[in-house]
Amino acid sequence: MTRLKIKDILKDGKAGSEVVAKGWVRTKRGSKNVNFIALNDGSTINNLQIVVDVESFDETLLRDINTGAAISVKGELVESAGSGQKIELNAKELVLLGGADPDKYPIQPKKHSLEFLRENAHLRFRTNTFSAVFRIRHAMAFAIHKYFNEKGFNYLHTPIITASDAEGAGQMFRVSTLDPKNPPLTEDGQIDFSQDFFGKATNLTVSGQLEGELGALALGEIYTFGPTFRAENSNTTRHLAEFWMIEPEMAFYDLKDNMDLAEDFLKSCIKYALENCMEDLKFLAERLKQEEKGKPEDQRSMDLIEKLEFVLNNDFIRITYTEAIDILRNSKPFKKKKFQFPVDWGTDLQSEHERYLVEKHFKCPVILTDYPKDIKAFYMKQNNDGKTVGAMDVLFPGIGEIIGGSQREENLEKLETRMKEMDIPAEEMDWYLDTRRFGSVEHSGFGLGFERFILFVTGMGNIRDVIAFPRTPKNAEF
RNA sequence: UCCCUAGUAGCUCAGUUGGUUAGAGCGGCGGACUGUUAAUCCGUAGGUCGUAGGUUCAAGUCCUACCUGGGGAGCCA
Repeated sequence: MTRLKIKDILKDGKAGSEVVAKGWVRTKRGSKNVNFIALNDGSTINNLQIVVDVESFDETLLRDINTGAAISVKGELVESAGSGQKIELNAKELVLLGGADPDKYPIQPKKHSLEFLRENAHLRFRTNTFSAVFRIRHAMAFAIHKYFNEKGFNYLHTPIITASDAEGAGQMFRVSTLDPKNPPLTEDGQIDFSQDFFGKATNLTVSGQLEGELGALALGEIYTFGPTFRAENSNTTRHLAEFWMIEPEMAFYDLKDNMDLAEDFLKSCIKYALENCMEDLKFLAERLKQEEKGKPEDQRSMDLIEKLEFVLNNDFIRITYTEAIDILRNSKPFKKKKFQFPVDWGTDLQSEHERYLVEKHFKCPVILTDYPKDIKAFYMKQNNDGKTVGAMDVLFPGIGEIIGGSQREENLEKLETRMKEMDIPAEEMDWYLDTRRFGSVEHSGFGLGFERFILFVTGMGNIRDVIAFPRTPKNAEF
């Protein structure tokens, strides 16, 4: 008899039918005559209740079926006599597939702190919270591919090892096969990377954007979805050294088209989550509610599902950087000198300013556009005012910047001038500049931090809890 | 990297102005119980108090350094 997944048994299982279920024991409880096993196989947040008539089974077998053990159960589905579930499985055959020594198995049938589970990241998938998070993470990855596929975008695999440091997006991880103790040196004492594997210094990518632009200016619309690496010593709940990024790049799109796409894209994924992950979302929403019970009422966040629906059903506010500065300078916290950092045109907005705009002033996702050129990257489209560029950042409540994007400068001369001003070596970027030399067109793109988006959808508070094996400064376990 | 904060049983924590033998709940184990819902009830084992120094008659408690975790900031996605 083939195994059925617990998700399907709970959904379609008919009383009276015989089935085989396999999974991991969450809890076992009961009395002298009857035991109840809550069995979970990861297909759903819900457990299948296994009813075991104690007298029909070997005592030592039942003793070894404890929290964490893997078992196979053959039996008859019956309508449950208890009130917690509609259907349950009366065990006829029980097989212990893999025991779990209760003295050593760290996951107990009780609430664990996220910090403890992070140290046991290899086993935390077996908890309700993390199985829900990772099912949702999967669903969002799928929704992203589905969205772009339906829009006619091509999934482009940009390189993970790269020789360009062009974007200056951050510190890079070096990729080298040279002997770290005794590297070959050039005449002036520098490390001689011409003898390295690739014949030059190489790093892990910080962004696939520049390569993405090459694809877009031939295929029309492309997107990347892959790992990205930043060697910054960032220790926050929103940063990882290794994270996943989605970077669409579109020919013939101006900044407005770019914003329209970003908003529609985010909403489409959120809609997919609401339509396909409701049980997991409900569990996480309830968890969040319990978590926040201790907090004063005004500090509690909106119910997770209400929050997702709110974002889905409301237009994002779109304002320019200059307008945002005006709003901030007229705000209460500014006038009462509550902001820690100054608000002056030309400086980048600080977290406190972004939070004020999103969480206090508009209470809604905000797209900020047209930033001063000096605080943005060289490739952004230069506006006619000579001061700003066609950048756009999407700010989400609780997360901050979730998307950063721009229209790209398509004019070769303007781009070269800007690169000179910003000391970017044009000779190493010749391949990139070719897009502007041959058939250059207006085009745009953006980058979405996948884990930051998953933070938002799951309501989790720490980015280390939405990626399976987080890489952060001083931590590369597992 | 900076600021704040924490590290005591497998987990979550309490441990007063430094003072005798370091406690609880949960989990584990043993037992009881005719259907439980993270069951309940009774019993039981389990701890060089993050590490290294220092102050003191006396340190889980005070001081210093380091390590690790958490929160915030910067950098950004």
